[in-house]
Amino acid sequence: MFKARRIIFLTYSGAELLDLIGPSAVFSTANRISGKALYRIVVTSADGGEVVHSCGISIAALPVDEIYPGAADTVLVVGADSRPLVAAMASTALKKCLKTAVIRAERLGSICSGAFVLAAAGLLNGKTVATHWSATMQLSRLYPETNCNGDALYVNQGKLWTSAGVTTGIDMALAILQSDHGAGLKAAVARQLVVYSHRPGHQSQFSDLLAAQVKEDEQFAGLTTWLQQSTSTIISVERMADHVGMSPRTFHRRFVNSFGQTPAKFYEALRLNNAREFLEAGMSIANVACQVGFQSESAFRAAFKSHFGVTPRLYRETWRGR
DNA sequence: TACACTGACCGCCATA
DNA sequence: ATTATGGCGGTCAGTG
Repeated sequence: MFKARRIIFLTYSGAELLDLIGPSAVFSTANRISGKALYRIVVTSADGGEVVHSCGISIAALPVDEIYPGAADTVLVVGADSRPLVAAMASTALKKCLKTAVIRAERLGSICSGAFVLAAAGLLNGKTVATHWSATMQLSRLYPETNCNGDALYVNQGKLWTSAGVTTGIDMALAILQSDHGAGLKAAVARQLVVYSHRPGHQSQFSDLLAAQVKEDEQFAGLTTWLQQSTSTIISVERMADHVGMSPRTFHRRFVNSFGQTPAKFYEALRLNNAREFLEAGMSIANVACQVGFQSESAFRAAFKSHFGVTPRLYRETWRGR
């Protein structure tokens, strides 16, 4: 029987709420997609109670001295503007928790300027960290023992994880998720979150994500290139399995494991993605349907609508010639 | 609308 | 004992 990992956020008055919410979305989405309680989110502050964040929204937090970080815990400090940050850096309760975490927890880390709190607790000496680009100079000056990487989205060094700007907390959370539960679940969560955040009707993020996935998995590298090149003819899952020399059942299982989606769905996504380009070039719907391997225009229309949320006609009118 | 057909998916189970 | 594999068959959705 597995035990849920705890993700413990250390927050404080005036902190950046997005630093907390973004990574939380990754972990809670992982729970939902996997259908298991893989992670439990815990919010804690020096004194507990309602914590008012920089945007004015308050969150209920547990007192930090009721939290005993252990082997299944990840402790993350959120960032803030300079004034609330300085107050957090002075908090002995927060520092005490972090010092316990560095010994006992599975991981500890920071989002954005939360790295300053880690540094104040003396935990970043000799470490390489990522922090917000505007704060790297300041961090180097205050803590010369700490090496700041101004380019990285996030940095992982042993059990220490640090991330740059607010939204890179999401990238870091995805990387943590991958190290815990593999690339498949990570990809599924990333896709889910991207789909929610993209502008309706345009999904360039989606194709970037596909490209990234393809690069990541050498086992299927040849296959995905082949599929990408043959989107106008229909390739059955059985033929894909044959192409990589696996039985259909094993192929299906391994594919889902690596990509977080079934082979047929992945292939359909590739074809629909190509369809976007034809539509942007102004090609007729019937022609596009044929070009990307759909038997009929109506089948294509239905698949496109269900995948992107808009009809191909509306998509073409919106994005043609851009 | 009813129907048969097909491919994809996935749980299950024997086996390596 | 544990894990990956691969075949079987039931269910489902899409198609003509």
